Amino acid sequence: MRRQLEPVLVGRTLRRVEILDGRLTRPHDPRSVAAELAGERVASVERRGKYLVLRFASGRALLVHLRMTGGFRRGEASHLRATLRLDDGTDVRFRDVRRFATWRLFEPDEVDPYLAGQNGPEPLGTGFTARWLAARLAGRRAPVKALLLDQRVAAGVGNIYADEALWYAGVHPARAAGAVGPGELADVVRGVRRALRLGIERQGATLRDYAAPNGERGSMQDEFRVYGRAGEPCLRCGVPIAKTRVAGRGTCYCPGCQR
DNA sequence: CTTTTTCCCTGGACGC
DNA sequence: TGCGTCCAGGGAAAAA
Repeated sequence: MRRQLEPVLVGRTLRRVEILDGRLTRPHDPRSVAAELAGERVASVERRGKYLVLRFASGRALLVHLRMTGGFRRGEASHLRATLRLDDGTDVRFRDVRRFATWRLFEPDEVDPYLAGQNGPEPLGTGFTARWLAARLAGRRAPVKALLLDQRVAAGVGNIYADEALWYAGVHPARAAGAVGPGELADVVRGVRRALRLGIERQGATLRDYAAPNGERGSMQDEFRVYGRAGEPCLRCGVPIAKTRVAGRGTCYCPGCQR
């Protein structure tokens, strides 16, 4: 989404911002956020963990969190929650079926400290290593999957990618985090990277109606090894994929080859 | 302190 | 067909 938004938004000035869903800017007043955004010129479109970061020439930044069903679209959209009207006449629409998404406007000196506090290392960057995981997981009795879902441990990893990553690594999602050995942690690092790289390559998974800003659907769902495959044979060992609940989330894994 | 549970929200799937 | 219930999941908040 960031990659498609970048050429559309960078260099453009927000002429008018319309926020239709008052929950979007919680806890702030949607009218004042819309008024503050109008006139801002987009300097860059970045991503940090699960946050989309629209940085403005003023130094301010809008942090957009899509949660489950949020997304930008060019062209018409159902479940419309906000519209950005640009100085070149185009409209960029924001839709969100379940209304979990958030928009929050930050002052110049506040945005980076906030992002740093919310997010650990980027899994596709250099800071996400077996050594880092070992430090963060040491002594923890919570399931390893729960730690992978902690954004301060691995920025951007969500439920589906955690399951996929642990399948690649051959590690059982309910294992006590502190009991996962150093060799396995290296496998987990590789698994997380592999799952996320594949997801980006395939432009995400379209489970219901997710689409990129240009309307194209993702194809990551065709690459799932465990997610949504409960009862089907494991692609590595043939044992039926199991589904359970770990860290409060639906969790798919292979009882045969994830230990 | 760590870990687990609840809640927010909508709509699709499913049972009766 | 219509209604009730469950499930999906990110993360804040509350509970344990």
